[in-house]
Amino acid sequence: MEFQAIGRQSAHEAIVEQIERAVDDGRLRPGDRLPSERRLMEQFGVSRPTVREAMRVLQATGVVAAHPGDPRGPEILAYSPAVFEKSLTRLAGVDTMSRVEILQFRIVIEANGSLLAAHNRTDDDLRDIRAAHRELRAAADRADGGFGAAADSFQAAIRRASHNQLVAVTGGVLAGVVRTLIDRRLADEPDVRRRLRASEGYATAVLDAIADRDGRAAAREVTLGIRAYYAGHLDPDERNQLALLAEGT
Amino acid sequence: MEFQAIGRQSAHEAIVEQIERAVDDGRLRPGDRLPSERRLMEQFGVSRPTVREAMRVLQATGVVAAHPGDPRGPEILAYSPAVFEKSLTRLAGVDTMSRVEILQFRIVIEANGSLLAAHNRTDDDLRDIRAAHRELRAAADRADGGFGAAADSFQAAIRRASHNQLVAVTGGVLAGVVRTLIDRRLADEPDVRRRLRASEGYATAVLDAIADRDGRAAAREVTLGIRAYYAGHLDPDERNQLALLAEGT
DNA sequence: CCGATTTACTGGCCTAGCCAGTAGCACCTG
DNA sequence: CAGGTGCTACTGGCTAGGCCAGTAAATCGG
Repeated sequence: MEFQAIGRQSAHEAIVEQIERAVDDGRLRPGDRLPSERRLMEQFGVSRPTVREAMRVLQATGVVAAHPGDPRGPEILAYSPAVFEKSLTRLAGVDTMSRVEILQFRIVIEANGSLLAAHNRTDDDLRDIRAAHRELRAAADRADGGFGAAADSFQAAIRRASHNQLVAVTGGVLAGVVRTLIDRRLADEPDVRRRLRASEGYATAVLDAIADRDGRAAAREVTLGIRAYYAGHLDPDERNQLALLAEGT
Repeated sequence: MEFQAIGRQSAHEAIVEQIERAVDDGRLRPGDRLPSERRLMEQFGVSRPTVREAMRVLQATGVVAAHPGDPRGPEILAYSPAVFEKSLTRLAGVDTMSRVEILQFRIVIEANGSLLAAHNRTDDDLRDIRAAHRELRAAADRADGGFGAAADSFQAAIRRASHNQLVAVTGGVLAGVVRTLIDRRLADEPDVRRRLRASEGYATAVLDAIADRDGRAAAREVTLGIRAYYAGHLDPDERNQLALLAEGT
């Protein structure tokens, strides 16, 4: 005979669960408004601090937003990757997590995103990618601080063109993670200029591959580009770990 | 002249931020205890409901746990993927998200996880994978409901062997997402038995590839296995989208 | 020395309020 | 009649003070 632990549930958790369930079921849709706190306390039969605690966790998880003063009450939010981003950032920041693991993951996502983009891109997508690429070249010529931002929006345009939202969002979040957890800690190198030029070269190759709908080439160039970018900061073992992923391309 | 919106911060948010920062900086480590609510309200100069609201969001984000009655106070938690899991599940549940996008993402993660596993596995890892594979075969022979669970732990063993925590955790979460968002909605087919046998075949091929340290083959068999498993439920366009990822393997 | 009892404290919850701020209405004015 | 303006009734944010069931650890009795 097996018993299972009963999940004692506090009052605010019960409220959170009911509202989350209503959102998941579609009974509450983005833009809809919840009753005010005072009305909710009547409906749930609890005190105001308790419904406020429930609202706090719903706010923290990005489900609702409070609008002080607005008689229409709290708003049901559309999905936003903010919470996903934060939790992935936290996961990547676990102290047993190595740089290589993060970079490997990034390569996997971006390479396959580019592969999909090469096949799924529309002409509009290609136009956007081209525009971002022009920006990138201009930034590389100026050699000011704008290159990072230009590279970001170039990569973002490609991710969008993959027409896979999971890949696109995860890639975007990862770009942010890499920026805060890795790039920021890299010592500035003297030959920034050369690295910029190299990055621009890979970007151009990726663009061409996507234009030609050559997924394999796109994935390869992305992989090589990322590896080259960080190669100077990695020891041989780490470089080798990144090289593994190139297998079969 | 440009002004930017000031980020008004409520009292409880300020508390959350201070504690989160302390955790991120390592000044607060897992297992450490926070002062009790009453003491915190003195330290922060706010009322108890306010510190309680802060605790609620820290609990919701998996940073701390409350221990009613314990004089040592709330506990700082070690990282757990629970929040990540929930947010990824929510992302995958967005109503513009198609089955194909989820399956594509899953293939990307699992295939590359297997590729890494083929190279990074230790002998212990291989032993674990072999044990899980034996379970899988036994379950396939019995043809009872246990096959799904056995397949899960086989895949989990492989993910662990990748020695990439990001890949392992994300893959695990995705397996759960696929289970709840896709598998559950598939009509039970009459030829379950045949599908089981086919899955077992791919699993065996993956195992052999990992044993041989043949990353490319491991990735290929995983990809084929997942595609075969869902092929019967997909239309040609969808099948084609999954086939894209096989390019270059 | 060990087990039972006490004690001091924990977090969970409640009632009863004050406050700054907003949305939308009724109201004026041009 | 159109458009700006002030008012009002509400919103959420926060405070104060208190009760309760429960727990960890110290204290006490054997």
